[in-house]
Amino acid sequence: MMELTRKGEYAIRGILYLAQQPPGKVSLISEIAEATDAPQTFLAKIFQSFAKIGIVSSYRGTGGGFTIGRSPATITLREVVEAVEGPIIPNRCLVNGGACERGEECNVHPVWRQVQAQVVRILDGVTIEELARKKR
Amino acid sequence: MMELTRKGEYAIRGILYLAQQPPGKVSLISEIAEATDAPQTFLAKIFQSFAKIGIVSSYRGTGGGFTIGRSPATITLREVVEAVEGPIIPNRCLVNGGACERGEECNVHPVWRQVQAQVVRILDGVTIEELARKKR
DNA sequence: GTATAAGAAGACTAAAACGGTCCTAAAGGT
DNA sequence: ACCTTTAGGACCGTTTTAGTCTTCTTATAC
Repeated sequence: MMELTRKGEYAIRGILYLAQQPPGKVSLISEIAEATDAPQTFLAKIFQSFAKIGIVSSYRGTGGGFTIGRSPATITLREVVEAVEGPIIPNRCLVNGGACERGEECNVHPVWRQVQAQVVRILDGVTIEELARKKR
Repeated sequence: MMELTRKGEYAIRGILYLAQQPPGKVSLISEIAEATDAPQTFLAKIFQSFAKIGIVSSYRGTGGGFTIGRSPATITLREVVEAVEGPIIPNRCLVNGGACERGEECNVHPVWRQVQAQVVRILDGVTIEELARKKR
């Protein structure tokens, strides 16, 4: 239960690699894929999601590639994970504002809401800058 | 991300139903399935898992069925969820004691360990008795 | 302006997980 | 014996995961 998918792992490794490059350096997707040991075309999709929400910038054509889109200190782990895996929702019923038909089940809802809040809190508290810094 | 499956939902509804029955009453799986609006054969599997870890008792033959196996106050939501969904593991690498090959990734591990700890803490803190009591 | 070097976008695919069903066996009651 | 009820395993369709492949579009270099 609650497993991070491969996509999520590649996403984190990919953006950490970008965050660790010298400022201004443009990285090819092929380079990132090799460095992070991720399938290139799959990683390309992930970076498209990143580009869409602006946490990476993309440049096409010769000399193109990717750079980090914002300061790593402003990018949270939650943003990265949610960019590729969607919002953190432990129970489907939380989608429609926690309203659900079954009485018995709804007793459990506050618990899931609590779980969600805690996970979000933790992931929001970790920045890419921190993660990229610690090691090396 | 982090969604509870149908199996998990049926599991919770099913054991809550049992916990709400008068002491000593034996419930048929068909009865529980109807009451909780779950597919009977599927719910039967779930209750097999429950019986295996002793949170419900099963009796075969005429007059058989299921009863709660321990006092609802001693059964935690975590036990119920883990019985059918397996252990709560947000990142695969936590399986082998948190040891993993990739350096970059391992910075992230403490975060997942924290997530795991918080979720476990919350689910361990909720008993079936509490959930069964609140409503009705 | 044409070749070339990238990323963007969507169709497609294999394998696994989810969400069950079905059938046979085993155990207990009458 | 026969019926009732759970136990266990085989099976099966659908969805999600984890990718690949092909075709654009954009940008640079010559």
